[in-house]
Amino acid sequence: MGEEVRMSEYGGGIDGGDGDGDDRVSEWEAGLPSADDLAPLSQPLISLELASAFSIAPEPSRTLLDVNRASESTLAGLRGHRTLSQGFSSNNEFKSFVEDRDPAAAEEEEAEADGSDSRKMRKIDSAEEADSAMRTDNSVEDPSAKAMKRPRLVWTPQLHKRFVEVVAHLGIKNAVPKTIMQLMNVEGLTRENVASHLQKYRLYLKRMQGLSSEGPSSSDPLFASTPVPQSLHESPGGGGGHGKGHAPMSMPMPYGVPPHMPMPVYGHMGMQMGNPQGFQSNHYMVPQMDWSAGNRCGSLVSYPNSGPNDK
DNA sequence: CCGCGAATAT
DNA sequence: AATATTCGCG
Repeated sequence: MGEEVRMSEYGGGIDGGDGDGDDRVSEWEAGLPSADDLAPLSQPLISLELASAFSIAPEPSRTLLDVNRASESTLAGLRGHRTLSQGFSSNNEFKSFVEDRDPAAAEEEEAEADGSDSRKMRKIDSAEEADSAMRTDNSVEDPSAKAMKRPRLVWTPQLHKRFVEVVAHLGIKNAVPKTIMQLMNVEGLTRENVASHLQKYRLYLKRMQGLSSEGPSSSDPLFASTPVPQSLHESPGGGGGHGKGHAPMSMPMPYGVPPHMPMPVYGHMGMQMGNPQGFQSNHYMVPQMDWSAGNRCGSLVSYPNSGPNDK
């Protein structure tokens, strides 16, 4: 039955070469050709094992909001559904990778069912040297921690994707940080995070629109390939119950986006009508990994789990 | 509370 | 240098 495999404790962060708190764990960004998003989840728990090996503890925080489910449905089924009949339910998805002085690196696992040719032996082991210098913020384990400084949240492509999707669904109209955050259902996401990212995202969009033909260079590879369907949908009062909702004016969207359903095209990209430049012609696929998180805080309650992300 | 801008940290 | 996060103001 559902038993969490928790064999090895977090042997510390996989933080390699940690100089002085200045390292990155986003290795995946190196451009790991990962399988598509539609990776068959034959064994949803397999990653757990791997994860645990990496110090990713399973967080049975099964708090799927209806909204999440709803959005999933609306979004036309995100990637594989891990909704198992019962028994094993790895719901610990959406989580953001966090990094801090004492970070735990979360590594994506290659779900290559058939590694006939694609076989990459990724060995990501970084021996963390026992630094005699210990930081004062050793509060890695303390459920009763009250003020846990939120580590740096890294917007993983997937996370961003989710963000974009949510924004698209909400419509630029209701795309307010709070609603977005709530809809994203990402644990540990704060309004500030979203707000900041939203700003950037908007800027990016703006920039793109202004110079849809001029692309000196790829600005944000991450944001790239993220068209924003102008589907102005009304979201239920999910956010704050704005019972308003209507008259979505067609905002100037020179995108020329045909009635495209906000279909989150996962794991694929390439068609982008906003950039004739062709810089993104190449499929620089985003490393795709499960939405797991490298929570290093004892892997246990990091945030109030009463709600997935209710702040 | 939300959005923006600047400052700051990594 | 780039990006994220935080702070302050409207």
